[in-house]
Amino acid sequence: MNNKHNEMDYIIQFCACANLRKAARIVTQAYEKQMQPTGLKVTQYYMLVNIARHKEISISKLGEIMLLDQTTITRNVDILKKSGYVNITKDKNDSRTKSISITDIGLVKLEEAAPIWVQIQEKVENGMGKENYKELLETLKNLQESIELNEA
Amino acid sequence: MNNKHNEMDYIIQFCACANLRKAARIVTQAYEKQMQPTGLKVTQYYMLVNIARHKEISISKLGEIMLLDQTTITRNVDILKKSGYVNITKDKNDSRTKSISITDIGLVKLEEAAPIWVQIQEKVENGMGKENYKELLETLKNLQESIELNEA
DNA sequence: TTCACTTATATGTATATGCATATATTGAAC
DNA sequence: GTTCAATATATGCATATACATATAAGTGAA
Repeated sequence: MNNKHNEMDYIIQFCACANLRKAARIVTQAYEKQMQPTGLKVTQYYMLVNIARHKEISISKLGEIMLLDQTTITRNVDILKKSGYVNITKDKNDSRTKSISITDIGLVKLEEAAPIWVQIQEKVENGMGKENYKELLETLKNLQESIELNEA
Repeated sequence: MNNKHNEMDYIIQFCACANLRKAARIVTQAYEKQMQPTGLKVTQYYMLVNIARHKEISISKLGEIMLLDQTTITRNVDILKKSGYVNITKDKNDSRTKSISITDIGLVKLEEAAPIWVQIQEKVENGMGKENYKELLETLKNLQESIELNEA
């Protein structure tokens, strides 16, 4: 009986998936709290930055660089469009393709949100130590690569 | 102009929230793929383990230990109930409280899923190195604590 | 005992996310 | 040029998640 408990405790404590998801939840909520005055969710902010970075980008390209499913991009971009932060137009050469670009309103929003992002990012990095944070990013990258390798 | 690009590249590369969410997505998909034959999502499996570990537990307690909102627990437990993996009964002493417990079917499912969880967990740990994995868990815990501290 | 306060759960609403699949369009082979 | 495979996007469906709020039930003070 106690054996079962030990097994379960082990899973509860060590599950890589659960631990990462939990960390993501907690950090997301911290960002969300700060970003709230802007009306942007942190995921939306991040997607908007990615869009702005590319001036014009298609749904599928955006999915590739953000590592998100195309259908997720389609829907999340729609939300940004509803708020007026992005334009969606048909590509001139290929009418299947949508061209996503940031609007002026979107740019203003980005400017508004940037210092807030810096604030919370600083808090997180300082909270755990900048050196540790660098290592964390490195570790996450390795993790990702090792999984991709495994899938291939 | 290039300045803007640098700013954006910095955010894209270093955002703690985005990086953690991305890692969580990738790892989740790796687990999901393996767990698929069981019909359990990894989140459901993890919640089921938590329920099994406690024999009888309320919605809110489960939320506390899993660091999930009570409303999320309510809904996710409902899904487990639909599959017949858990019982939901009224507490005898306090009729507000629900008592969640695992069913026999749920236990069988757990047994079925456990070795698969071990497999994928091993793959992930070995992929990045067991030592690195321990450090990652430690880091995530520190991150969580530093955020909680900050909120308080 | 009753009323106010607290606690436990549920519901409405919204976003994030992915898989399976449908639809539209392009491009290449014939 | 017509047909077929590949590509780009959208939609249906399901889960995960949280916040605001509603509802129900216990609890303590007046």
